Amino acid sequence: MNGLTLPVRATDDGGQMRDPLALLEAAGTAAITAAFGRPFDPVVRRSQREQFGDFQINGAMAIAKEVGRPPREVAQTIVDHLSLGDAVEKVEVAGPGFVNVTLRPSWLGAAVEAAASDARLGVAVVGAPETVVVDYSSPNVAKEMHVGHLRSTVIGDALVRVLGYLGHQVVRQNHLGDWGTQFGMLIEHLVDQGLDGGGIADLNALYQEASQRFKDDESFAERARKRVVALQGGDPSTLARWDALVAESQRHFEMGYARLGVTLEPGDVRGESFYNSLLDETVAELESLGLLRMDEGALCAFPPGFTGRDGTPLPLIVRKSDGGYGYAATDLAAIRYRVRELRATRIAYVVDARQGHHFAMLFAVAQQAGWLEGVRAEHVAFGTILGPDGRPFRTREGDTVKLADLLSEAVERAAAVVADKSPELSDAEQAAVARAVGIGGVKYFDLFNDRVKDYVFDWDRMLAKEGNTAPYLQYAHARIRSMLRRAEAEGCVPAGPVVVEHPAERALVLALLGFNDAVHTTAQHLEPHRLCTYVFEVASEFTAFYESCPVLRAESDALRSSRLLVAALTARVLATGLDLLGIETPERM
RNA sequence: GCCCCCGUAGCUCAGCGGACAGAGCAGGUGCCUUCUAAGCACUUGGUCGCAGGUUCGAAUCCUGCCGGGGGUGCCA
Repeated sequence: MNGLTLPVRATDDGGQMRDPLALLEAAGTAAITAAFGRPFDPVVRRSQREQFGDFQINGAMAIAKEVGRPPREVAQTIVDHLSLGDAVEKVEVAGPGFVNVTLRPSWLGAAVEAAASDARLGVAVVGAPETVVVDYSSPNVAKEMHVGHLRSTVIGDALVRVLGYLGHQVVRQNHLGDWGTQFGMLIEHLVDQGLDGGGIADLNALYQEASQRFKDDESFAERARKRVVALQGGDPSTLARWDALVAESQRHFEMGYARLGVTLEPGDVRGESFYNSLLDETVAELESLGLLRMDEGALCAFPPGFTGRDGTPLPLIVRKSDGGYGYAATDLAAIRYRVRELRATRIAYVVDARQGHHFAMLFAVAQQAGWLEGVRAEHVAFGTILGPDGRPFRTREGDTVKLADLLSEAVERAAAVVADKSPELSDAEQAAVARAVGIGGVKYFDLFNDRVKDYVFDWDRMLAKEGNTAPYLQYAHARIRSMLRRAEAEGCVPAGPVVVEHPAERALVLALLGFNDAVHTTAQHLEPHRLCTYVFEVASEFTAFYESCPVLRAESDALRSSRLLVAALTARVLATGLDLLGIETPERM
């Protein structure tokens, strides 16, 4: 165990720490440093069993080995040096050298009050904000968005929200596929049809027709190739159609983003074409660094450690043998631009896991070029959405599923549930709830598992009222809101001091105080499922609390005020947590 | 061939160096004159793919194997 690598957990500087984990880590580290003259990771964890208290400090066993003393003695030494004031009720050494910590109810209550009076709900802003470029969504021009774009868009947007909430400067980058040889056939086809590229109802049809003709009609294919040259050469009428095509596609994307509730805006678009003017200088720089050489007619980089089928070095092809630049050149120009112009200190590529190899090579070359000094470039990989047959998700006819159709079906299915469960709501409100539940269901289902894994698309599960789903979470939130409205009508006001007595009350409070940690670890790992797990825990603990702890009918006014405050904080944590995931929380449902 | 990812309860998955492995779904048993039952409580269910190794301690780290998926020079 390396004692020098300490967990970096941001804490607010607003006085008393409200996150028990952060508090214990700070106190644990201080105690260890004081006792042993150097810091070790105190290894603070939530206790899995009630008998072991609320938290445990597990570092003693590892430290014992380092300092050559018995583990229980080390544990006791840590306990002796712990300075936690009135935060703890009981600290004891147990087993081979565990330190079990039970927090004092009064401290927990005060911490909840502090979180409730904080606009950030106890979530600290990072001490050292980074400039984080997040590359996500990135659909292709002249194609409608389909399921293949769902994951990047949804995961990327959740990450962007989380990072922004923590005070990082986030730069969204929608790396549109707006350039490449396919535009030759598309534009040539437009010309043949007498179209200028605007107002196209069915982009997919356009693409399919063009692509069909390209395959079947050699003279068309020849003209398409010439059209590519014209486009690259900046021919005005060709460029005008290309522009129109891009603008038309963007209109479609904007509609999709609006329906999905995604924060991407037109200004975030920096498509492949944006880098055209930077390709020459990017490649020239790599050449001057001696990183490129000709191989089989192509200009390549050979980052160390990558070998192909036959064991020979594997190239990253920067310039193709036909003289044109490939996607690697664009990606290299983009990484350079993001570091130099956007001043990124962290770059996250929310892209399909299947491109892992490409990104590994890309980062390796960028590293060799010296572009990643002090910059973390990460491939935020995600798995494939599968159909019931275990193959990539498609329609019964074998076509890709259009995102617009998928979202429509989600809302329709949700609407049926709403009509069944909440007939008392107005039509307009039912429709709004159906949208929130349907879209939220799709998004949450995409977020709640470890992103690198594939998952099987399943309508029934993502819209299920029970279990770890968006509807369950939204419902939990809505019932709290309902209760709070009633409290207000009855003139009851949430107020401290917060009583932490009942086991369910205590469990809920501990969950609420974990918000800071949940958001920070999500940002560190760029894994939204961690936040999902957290939000579900809060909702579960709340419903348990709700069953066993009367709020409005609490046995005393003081208890009622206290529980109202806990409930109000719960609603805000749920709403904020879900909002960070990009999911709406209706007031009633 | 080589590289990457995955293999945990019937199903879908958390956990990824710490005390007897957790949750949801499905199954079983209860709970609506009481704050929204789109809910809750209790319960059945596991050689953590297999075999070695490191460690006081391994589902978690290392090695090898088995099974599944993906990638592997001019598409992105």
